[in-house]
Amino acid sequence: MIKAIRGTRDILPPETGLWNFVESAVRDVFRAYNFQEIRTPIFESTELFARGVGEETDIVSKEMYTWEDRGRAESDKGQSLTLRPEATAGIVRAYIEHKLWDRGLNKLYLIGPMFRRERPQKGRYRQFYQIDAEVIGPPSSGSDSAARDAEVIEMLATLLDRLGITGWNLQLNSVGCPNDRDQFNAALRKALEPVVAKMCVDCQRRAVTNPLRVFDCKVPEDEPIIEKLPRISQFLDEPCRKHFEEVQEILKSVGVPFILNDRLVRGLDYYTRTAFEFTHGALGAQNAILGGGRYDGLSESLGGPPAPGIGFAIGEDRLVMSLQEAAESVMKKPDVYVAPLGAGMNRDAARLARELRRHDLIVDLGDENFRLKKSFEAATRAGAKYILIVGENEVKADAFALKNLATGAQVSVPRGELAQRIQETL
RNA sequence: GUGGGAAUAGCUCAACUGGCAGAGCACCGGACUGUGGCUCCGACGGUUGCGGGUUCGAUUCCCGUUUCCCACCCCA
Repeated sequence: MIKAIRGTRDILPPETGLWNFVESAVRDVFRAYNFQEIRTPIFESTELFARGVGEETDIVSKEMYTWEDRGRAESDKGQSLTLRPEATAGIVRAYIEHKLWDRGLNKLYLIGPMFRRERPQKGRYRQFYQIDAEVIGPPSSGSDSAARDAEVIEMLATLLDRLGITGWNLQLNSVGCPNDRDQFNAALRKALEPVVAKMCVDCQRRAVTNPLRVFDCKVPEDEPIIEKLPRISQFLDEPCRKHFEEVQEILKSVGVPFILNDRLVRGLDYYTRTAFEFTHGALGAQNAILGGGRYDGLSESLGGPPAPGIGFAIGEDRLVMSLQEAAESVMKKPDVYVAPLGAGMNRDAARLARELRRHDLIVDLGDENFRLKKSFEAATRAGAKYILIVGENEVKADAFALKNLATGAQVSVPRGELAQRIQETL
């Protein structure tokens, strides 16, 4: 048997109902903040991600699906392509390619699959889905304003509330500008030097490869040491500190609760200043439901003009996982099940179903070979509110037996009144 | 990429120390010819993830492999 490959999966009904529920809530909420949809290719030049996400990140160095695409002719050179591992780089590429700065401030969102070759586990797949949004534009459009950071974060709080996700946590930090981070890194290395030998093996490795990651350590014995390490907050320059304070002021003003966490570091190289993460307890080790931050230098590093931006990515798989509601409750059920009864009745049933569907009713249709009992069972299983019997007697009278499956009430309704009759009691 | 656990019918799970592979639910049919849910009866359903090995005999023990789960790493 041919099976879905490692780390990929089929999402089947009724679970797809939950996905649709999430996505339509997302579109509703984002619309209220004047975000518009963008769709970018699923594969891009490898170079885009190498430069955008950062050569040194895990994503680029070991998790990308990359292949050499062949040239069109013998003499033509192929090029290295990569399935997108995240959305921001592609969106910024499109921003540069289509000179979107002409439009001033761009508020864009994208929903779609991303690809990373990681070891799968719960809430982590090799093809996974992200809901991504970006605010990006020339500095003159106010794209670097703390107001945008706060707006984006507040929008996310609204979305989670709207979806009925309770118990989320917002963690907030500023990772400063690149200059701040260089100084901080240097200070961190210096501070680690005398104490690193006493720390866990993971931390000893991190101290060399990526000192920031020491803050992620979960070993209790290392905690006293980590407590005394310098923090990024001590290295923010004046503009960065001001910016971060304003983000916090606005969030307080609109009533979005947050927890300052100066250990929060994000895994992609391009992040600057505001960094945030929403977590949810029900997700196990993969508790990050969404993460985001500011990337003021990304456009330039991709060869574009200055275009400060802030964005986030929601892990849609994880978001769906943390929903309380069962898929059942958000699924749309048929309004009516049309049950043809007896030879030749398929034709009349099809005509009736067509009429009812044109009235925006959800209509399921049986088969004339079914015995009535079977039609009733099928209608009940589909969750239909009504069953409409199309038999010889009904066709002759041009009035049809309409039965409410919940109450058992049954009436004979003339053809012309059917749609209205079904609609008015929904 | 590293470490641990698991894999048996569509689903949830049994099967004693190595001895005929089972149950519930679901599905299909009947009781019941144009009126569902309940009940009863029946049928269907399996290369025990895959490949080797040990054995008279392997779902069971051993080795390999694949996938999932948990943790690490990292991230959404």
